[in-house]
Amino acid sequence: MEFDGTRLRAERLRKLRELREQGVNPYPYKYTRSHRNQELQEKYKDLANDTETEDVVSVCGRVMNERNTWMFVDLFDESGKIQLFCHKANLPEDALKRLRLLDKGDFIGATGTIRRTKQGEISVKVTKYEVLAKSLQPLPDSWDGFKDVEARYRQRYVDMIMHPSVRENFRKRALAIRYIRNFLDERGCLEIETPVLQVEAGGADARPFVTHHNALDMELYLRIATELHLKRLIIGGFERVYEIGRIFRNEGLSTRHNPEFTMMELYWAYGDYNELMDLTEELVRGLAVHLTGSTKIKYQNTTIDFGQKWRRLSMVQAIKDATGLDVKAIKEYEEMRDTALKMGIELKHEDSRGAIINAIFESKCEAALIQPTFIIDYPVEISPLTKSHRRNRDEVERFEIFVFGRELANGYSELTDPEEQRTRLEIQALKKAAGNEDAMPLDLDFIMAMEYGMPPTMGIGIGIDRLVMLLTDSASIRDVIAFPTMKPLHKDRDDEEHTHK
RNA sequence: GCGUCCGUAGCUCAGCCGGUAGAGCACUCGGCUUUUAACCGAUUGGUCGCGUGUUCGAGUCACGCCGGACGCACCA
Repeated sequence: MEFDGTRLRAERLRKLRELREQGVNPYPYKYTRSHRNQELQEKYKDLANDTETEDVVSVCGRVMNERNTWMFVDLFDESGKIQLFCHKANLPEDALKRLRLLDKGDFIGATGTIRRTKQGEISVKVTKYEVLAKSLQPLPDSWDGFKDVEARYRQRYVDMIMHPSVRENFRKRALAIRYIRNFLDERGCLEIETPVLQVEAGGADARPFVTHHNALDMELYLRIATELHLKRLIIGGFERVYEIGRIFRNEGLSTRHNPEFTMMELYWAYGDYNELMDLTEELVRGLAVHLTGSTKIKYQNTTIDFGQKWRRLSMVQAIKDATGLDVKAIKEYEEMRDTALKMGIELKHEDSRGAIINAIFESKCEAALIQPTFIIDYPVEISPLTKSHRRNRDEVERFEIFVFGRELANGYSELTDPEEQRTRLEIQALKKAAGNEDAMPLDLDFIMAMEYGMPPTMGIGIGIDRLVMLLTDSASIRDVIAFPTMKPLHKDRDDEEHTHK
């Protein structure tokens, strides 16, 4: 990050100095405006061209453009643009000269009367103005824009200044999260926060981040899911609990993965996965309408319709539809393995029968699931926290939602039998001991909690970032995370500086 | 982690087979004044991501490193 030595910055520092020499505080404390810019655009939208009013207003915001040597100024606040008209007839001599000490990027406040120019631009005919913040850094050229993707992520604030649509994504993200909270709260759910720092990270198949607690002198893990604690709350007597919180998984980065992301997990007593599918469908459909005004959305030039009843399809049936293969007819593990290998699917040595079926599904079916689809009834081996299917012991009552070929949510009838839970987690622990870093640890306290008795419960996790991606037509998860994880620049130098301290 | 591509002025980009680093915009100065990227004129601005090598000579070629985009893998 370059902070000095540039001409453009030196020029702005000179202007800053001159402002101070003239007795102007370039960083004042407060400004009281009468209107937001967009309010004025709406209030005067019917004002005829080349018409003046007596209405006095005060506006403020960031200067983004200037024409005719500061006679016309484009001022942006969060709501939008208003043009300032700074004519010499209306401004005192010193204020007129001082315009030359302004730069694009400065914040100013201005007072004047409303007029509409011949060209139809609603403007404030400025009689006085004040500097609210002098900007020292030059903004990217507004015509060419700010296209360097890396720079846009590293300096997201500049990206937001230059592209109101970037801010719009984060506004929609905030609206989405608020909508989900309202939806759940209206149905008697309670949001309760669970620990981020954990002695063992469970509840999902993922590698955790490790950190260190100094006073206890012990390693702690950042959570990879909220599941096991939210279930303890169900056991504790809450009937409907959820948490919208940050999850951390120590995995690769991609357009669909950020090491920290936001997940909504909900646990609801006395319901099963059938009821949960209905509830989830209602939530997502309502959210789509709330954010976009329609159940039909455009994502990457594909129309996705959340409106009609979503298809529900078992994993076994999905595989049969896509490949003709009936995995249920294959009983022997070796035969299953050979079949998958012949289909060109890469398998790890320790893959179980269920994991192979899932691998076939992922490689042959997922990508084609464009419209919202519930894939239901997963193999038991890959679902250690899910209740066995009421009609089939090889499967569990689990669904995942797929949209645009991507997994959006994962829900199930929760396993509530403590002895079976212990057995399932012991198998996971064996896998972990055998070197599978993604396998779950044996959380004895969780099993103890379940032994006190856990009611039938339905539970779901929804990836908020991916949901917002869909609803904002964002190709990359970085477009819906304000400050995505980036490698630092000059890593070697930074390391050296730290070791010298 | 692997593969492909990318990194040149504040921004957006040229730069051919290796031969004195360029343009537009921005900035500064002057002129003009009811614009819609205002216009006219002049000036200014560079660690060519970093390093090593080849060469009389490297933005350009080779190798290594740093950072990024996309794809694959892992996963949500």
